[in-house]
Amino acid sequence: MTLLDTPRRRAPEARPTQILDAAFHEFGERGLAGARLDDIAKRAQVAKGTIYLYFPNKEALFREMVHTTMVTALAVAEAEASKAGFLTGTAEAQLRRLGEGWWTFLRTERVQVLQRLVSLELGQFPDLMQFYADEVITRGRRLVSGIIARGVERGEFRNVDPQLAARMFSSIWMSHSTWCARREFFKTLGSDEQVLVEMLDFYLYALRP
Amino acid sequence: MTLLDTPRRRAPEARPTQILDAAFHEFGERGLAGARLDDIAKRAQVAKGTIYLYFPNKEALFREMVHTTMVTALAVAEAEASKAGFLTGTAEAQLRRLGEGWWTFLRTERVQVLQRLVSLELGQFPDLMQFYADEVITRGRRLVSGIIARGVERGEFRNVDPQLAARMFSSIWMSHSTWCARREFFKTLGSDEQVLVEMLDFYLYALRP
Amino acid sequence: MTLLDTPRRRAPEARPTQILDAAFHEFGERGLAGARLDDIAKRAQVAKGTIYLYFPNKEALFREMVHTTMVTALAVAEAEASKAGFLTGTAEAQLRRLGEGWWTFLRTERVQVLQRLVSLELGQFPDLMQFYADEVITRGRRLVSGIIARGVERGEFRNVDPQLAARMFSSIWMSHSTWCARREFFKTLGSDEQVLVEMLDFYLYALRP
Amino acid sequence: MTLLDTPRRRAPEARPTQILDAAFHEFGERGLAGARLDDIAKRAQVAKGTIYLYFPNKEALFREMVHTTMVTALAVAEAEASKAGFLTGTAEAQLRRLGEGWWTFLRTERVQVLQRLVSLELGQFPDLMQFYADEVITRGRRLVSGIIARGVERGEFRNVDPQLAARMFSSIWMSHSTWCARREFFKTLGSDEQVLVEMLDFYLYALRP
DNA sequence: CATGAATGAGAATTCATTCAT
DNA sequence: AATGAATGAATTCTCATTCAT
Repeated sequence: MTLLDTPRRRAPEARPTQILDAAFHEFGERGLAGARLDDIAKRAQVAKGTIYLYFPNKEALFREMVHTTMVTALAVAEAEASKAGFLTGTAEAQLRRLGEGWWTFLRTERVQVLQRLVSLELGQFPDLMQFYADEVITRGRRLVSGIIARGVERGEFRNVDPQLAARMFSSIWMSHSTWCARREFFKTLGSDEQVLVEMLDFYLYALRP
Repeated sequence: MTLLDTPRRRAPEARPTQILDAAFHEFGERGLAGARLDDIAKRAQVAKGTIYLYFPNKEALFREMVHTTMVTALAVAEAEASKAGFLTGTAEAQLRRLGEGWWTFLRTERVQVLQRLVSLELGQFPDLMQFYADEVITRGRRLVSGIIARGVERGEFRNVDPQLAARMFSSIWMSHSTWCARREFFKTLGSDEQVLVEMLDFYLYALRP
Repeated sequence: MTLLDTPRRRAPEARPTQILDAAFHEFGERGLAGARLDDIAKRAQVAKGTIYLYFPNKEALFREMVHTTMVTALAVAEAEASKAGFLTGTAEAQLRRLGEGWWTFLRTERVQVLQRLVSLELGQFPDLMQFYADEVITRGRRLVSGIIARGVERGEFRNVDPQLAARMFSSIWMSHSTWCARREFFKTLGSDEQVLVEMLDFYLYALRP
Repeated sequence: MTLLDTPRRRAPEARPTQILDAAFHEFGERGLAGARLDDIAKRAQVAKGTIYLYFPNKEALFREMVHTTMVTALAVAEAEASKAGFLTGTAEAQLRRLGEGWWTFLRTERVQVLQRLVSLELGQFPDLMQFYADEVITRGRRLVSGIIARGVERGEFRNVDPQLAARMFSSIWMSHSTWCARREFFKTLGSDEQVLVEMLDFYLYALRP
């Protein structure tokens, strides 16, 4: 019904959304096995049995939650990207704007949790993993590589493989976002804004002709 | 039959290691909550009760396993680093050698598993998280920043903050190692060797004066 | 089939009582460590897990059971005492009536079991022990000492310390009740009624002026 | 080999005695099911396996321990009784001496523990229970009833059934001994010596012609 | 004889799932 | 549709007993 409906999901009325939201938090905190339906129900302000009205079992709820989260994240990313209006100005300016957008996006709780779940739990769900790899990671990189290709064409950047450069870009951004999310353990990091500037400067230097 | 490997008393002092090893695999695969003591026992070729002779409970076993794994990884890393003999040759040569060492190290199962556990499970164990941040991540970076500082001094590299550059280095290496470990989902990646070369070239370019 | 006694939801508020009742029997028979939750559940006609809906663990169930049993016993004792209408007639008549009431009360399964549990298991639960000492033993004696004080005042009894006499009273009654409960081992005992008469006669003789 | 050997027991060399001693404490504290062989071994300063060299299993150890304790208690009681030289002096004097002896005896840890075990655990061991009833309780009473019979004959005491009077005697002494052993819960009790005097006076008054 | 590490059956506890209301 | 008490299979944990040394 809504924009984001994919065949595998029911129409997200209020109740399911509430539950998926709670599931997102609990699974994000403790993983698939560690989260308790009881806690999810409590957080969703719903009786335990109600969950089973919408999802056949815990695993399905987990899958659905991950999928929904990915889809939502994707929509946000696309919005962010187009909002960046990346077809105007120099490639460098575009890249700076996109880097900023990514930075906001990656530090989002949604993405952070996704990151964690992907790393440990998604081994058991290859289809979700593939979806993540294709739709989130790879697609995300396309935006970057597009800009870089244009920069290379225009002679703004040195002659790098745009795919490769985009991969380098995302490696730097992703790692830093997780570190910043756990800032309490990495005391040497500057503020999120400083980190962004550092990444941009370092990265753009590597693209200079 | 002879004197080895009778059901009881196989190698008395090896027991904890045996168990920790099995724990590493099971926890690494399914996380703290998802792993079953039963499976750990089976893998360690030990009775369920035996585990409790050495660890008071599941959580303690998990903690100990993570800690031990980190310590071992650390030792390996240090050995690798010194083996690289990084005080000879140009800074670039040293960095290349170290980058190669890191690459081997990071693609190790031990480190990959650690990575996953850190990301999802270590939220509940801040002390382990801190230990990881300090001893593994931060300490590892010191090796890199040392070389870079020397390169900067010698005029081989541009005038970057070595700390910062080391952070960039590890962000690239770490992300790529996880992607390569899940190569089946990232079809566009070249071989591990190619990826290493790509990273080295890209990174060194960003340091050229 | 009709509206009663379907497997689930039998009498929602009765559950704790049902369980405590079963616990009383099992713990009373085999003690805290010896009783099995499984058997308690079976006797309560409840699934094992149901117990944990009402009590956090075995020990808590035990404590609660002991406490409840004591409180119930107390209520019964008070009722018995007031029913004896001990403010009418001679002190001797009152004492005879009360002695009879106590005799009935003490030979009750509830009290017998309590006795046993107190003696062996309550060393580990000083608060319950104290409760028993204060509320059951000491309070019980007050009833007796009141009557005796009145008997002394009226010159019916010799000049004894009522507290002390009440203590003697309860020592005789309590011991005999346990012996009668194990009559098979004490073949020389007469019937419960004879024993009562013997106690009353002996005791009252000791109070004659 | 020793005096107390009954057919069912092995000769008590040092080791078994050590173990029985430890068993006495642990079983006395936590009962048959609650005590752990591990703790018994530790207390006996013996390896866990060693226990099985002398006793086929936990239950047998328990039985043996109870039996031994009873036999020992009995021997002590007899000694105490004959030491009281109860065939000289008035019956009252003898009774006072015996009452004193019993008082000492009953407040012994050995007897206190026995008391507790009898009440809860000995339901499962009818033979031990019978042994206790016959040899400890009933036999003990014989000493008292003998003196009373003599007192009655001599006109010192009123014409009571000596058996019955002995039963009253033991009921008073036994109850008070357990209360005094848990003195912390019965704050109104005087010192052990006072309690003894109170019991003697009360009891002898009941025997006055 | 003595040891104590190892065992595994058995008991306590948890929690996903069901179902009467 | 929604509830949440009840279930029982699955899991953790305990401890009497064994046995290689």
